[in-house]
Amino acid sequence: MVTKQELSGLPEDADLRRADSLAREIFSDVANKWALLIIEALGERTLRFSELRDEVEGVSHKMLTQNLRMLERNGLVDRKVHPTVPPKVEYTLTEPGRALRATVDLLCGWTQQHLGHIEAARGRFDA
Amino acid sequence: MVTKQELSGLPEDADLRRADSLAREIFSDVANKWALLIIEALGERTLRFSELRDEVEGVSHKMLTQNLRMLERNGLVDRKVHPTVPPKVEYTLTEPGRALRATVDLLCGWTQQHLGHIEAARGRFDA
DNA sequence: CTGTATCCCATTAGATACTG
DNA sequence: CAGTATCTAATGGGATACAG
Repeated sequence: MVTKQELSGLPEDADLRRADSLAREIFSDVANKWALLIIEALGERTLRFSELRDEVEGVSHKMLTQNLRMLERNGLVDRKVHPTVPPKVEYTLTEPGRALRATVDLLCGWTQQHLGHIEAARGRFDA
Repeated sequence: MVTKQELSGLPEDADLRRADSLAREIFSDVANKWALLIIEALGERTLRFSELRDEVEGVSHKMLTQNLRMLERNGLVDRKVHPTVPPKVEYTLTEPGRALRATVDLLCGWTQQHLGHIEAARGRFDA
């Protein structure tokens, strides 16, 4: 088999680095509080903008739109605009979004499971 | 069975809310780029401060100490100081830390798996 | 209702310097 | 080597106002 490397005469490192920096970018996008809470709130449901705002406690109008745009851009949520008046916009997790949600669920589970341990550790540390 | 609620005459909601806000706090601590990258870098190994700084690409001295303190406070990493000169400090994941790492691994796996899909989605969105 | 833009304050994070 | 402190630039994020 003829590899890309043999054809180009250059090492494949450039590709690997590109993939790496992309992965880093995605990781930064996704590993943030609001993004994860939004994904968790969506779950299997379809929610409107205002419903999401109510559902994700403490999120501001601005952070919600900002993160929704980011999630949409990365293809993790689907944004469906109903051309009515007043407007109605619905958000749903895409397949990759749902896959991500599965891991977020685990993170939430982990948090619940270790609440006690962590609270105790904090008490010790703060002393 | 006699519940806490019957004894106190107050609803248990207060307890639930406390646990909830604690969970939120932990979630915010943990759902951040550097914390997750540090946990991932540690893995099963024990690393020194300087080794971690090399391992976690792009992390600054300051962010590393800050996040390590936070992780230590939450009982997710163990900090072992060797009273030598020059000093030598080693960091290791605790049991809860390793459990968390398992979920971080999944997140990393998810990222790798969906790199292509996400890159494509971005291309479409940016157009 | 949803979304964009602006103003503005709070927080974050890098760089640098200094200590044990 | 590891850690703290300080200064500063950049970013984050809330409040508000306005448009479609």
